[in-house]
Amino acid sequence: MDQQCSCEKCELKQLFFENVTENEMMSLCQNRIEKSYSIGEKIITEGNEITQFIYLKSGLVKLYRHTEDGKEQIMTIAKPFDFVSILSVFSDLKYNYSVKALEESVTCNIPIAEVKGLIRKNGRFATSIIEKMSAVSDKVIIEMLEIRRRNLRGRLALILLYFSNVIFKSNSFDLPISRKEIAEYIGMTTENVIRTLTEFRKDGILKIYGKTIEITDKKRLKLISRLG
Amino acid sequence: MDQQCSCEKCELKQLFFENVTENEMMSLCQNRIEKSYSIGEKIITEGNEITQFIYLKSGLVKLYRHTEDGKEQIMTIAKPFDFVSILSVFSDLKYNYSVKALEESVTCNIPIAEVKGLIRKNGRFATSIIEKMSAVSDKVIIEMLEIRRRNLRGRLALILLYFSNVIFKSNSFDLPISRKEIAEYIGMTTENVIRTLTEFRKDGILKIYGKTIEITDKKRLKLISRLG
DNA sequence: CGTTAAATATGATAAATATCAGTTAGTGAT
DNA sequence: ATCACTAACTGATATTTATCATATTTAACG
Repeated sequence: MDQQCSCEKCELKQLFFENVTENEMMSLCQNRIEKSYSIGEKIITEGNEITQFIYLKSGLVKLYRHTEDGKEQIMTIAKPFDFVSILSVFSDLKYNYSVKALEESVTCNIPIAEVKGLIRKNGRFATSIIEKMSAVSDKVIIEMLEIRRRNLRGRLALILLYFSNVIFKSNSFDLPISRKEIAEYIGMTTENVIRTLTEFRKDGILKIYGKTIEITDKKRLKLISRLG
Repeated sequence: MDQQCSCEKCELKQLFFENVTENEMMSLCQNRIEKSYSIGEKIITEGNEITQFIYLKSGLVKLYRHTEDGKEQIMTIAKPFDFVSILSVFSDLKYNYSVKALEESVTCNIPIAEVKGLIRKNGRFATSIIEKMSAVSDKVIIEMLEIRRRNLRGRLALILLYFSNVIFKSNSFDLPISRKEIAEYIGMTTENVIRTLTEFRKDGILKIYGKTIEITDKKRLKLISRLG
């Protein structure tokens, strides 16, 4: 079996398919589909049947859901390696959340039945999936609790630091979401997101050029993010 | 092998150990320890090493964590079958949350290594664990999002309905947590929990006798819990 | 290119919520 | 029973946040 599997070269192989045999790898690889999404495109739609196990190869996405009163609520923002849309995928038949690309994104889709079969067959694979899921849920829950404890300034500081330190690893970056979406993410109104950004600007903590943010006083921003 | 395993009669067997062989069952059963906790006793302490896989056989517990400023934040309240302290248990070495008994509770403790081994060996068991974990994380996350969307009256209504409908299945019940703990759970101050309870009483929605709550106008309480 | 819609922005005001200060009731220990 | 301590409660006030109204800028599109 000299055939080459392109997953071998995939940087996510280590994360998800460690301890998978050659044969299993081939099978996964043959059945997988890679999909590209441009900004704003929907990757997962709430209510749709779960048929694929999807993870993010590159890009940035938001996980969100619709509330009864028609508003959107962002659950978390996911980057590759960090979150891979596995939440509730194994316990439900239909998605209870949607996923949309915030940047050009590439996903890898594997039939969910294939993954479930592999979990049954390969214990080490099962272990790795459990560990990953566990870590992801944890991250989301802690993130929510941390956001909740803070006032508006603290919340906004937190998310700006998240973008700066975790996502973009730079003090200067383009906001991947609108002010409205920030509001939906950290539970405040759009007006107050804008107002608080302006406050930060006036306080000399950051500079704003439309979507571009440059954090000029990170020490102070950290301070604001600390307590209530 | 005529020996009787007491887990055979356990009502949780179906949930966790379906598809487990006789031998595996025996091994699990021999290594397990059942522990009883009285009200207020700690079951899990944040920072401690994770050595046991613990699930709730009976009773009621709270999962909570300590914030840097010394306060407590309740993540969720768990009853048997509903949540079993598996969050992050597989990805971390140490607990990042604590668990305390709100009622007389009984847990079943199995060495975590044993469970991990079984996941590796038995694919159907692995599947069942993944499904359960997935559902639990989902529940907690949705619960948090639902709480967050509401104002204080809505939040309190939500938690009262949760106690009434889900936990105690009665319109009259003893609150298993203090006003302060309710506040820590739904993210408001103790004073406002008390005040809002009083408001509900004055509005004829419920009667209060210390810890005992009797919901007299559930329709209205539901209405309050609906929107922001 | 102009037209429309959406996003960003700002101010005034109302409403919600937290904080502070203090009272009362209950609980456990001795 | 008394003391100490905590939980439950109440009111006044300050602060935070949402709402509403409106202007401006930017993006979207035929």
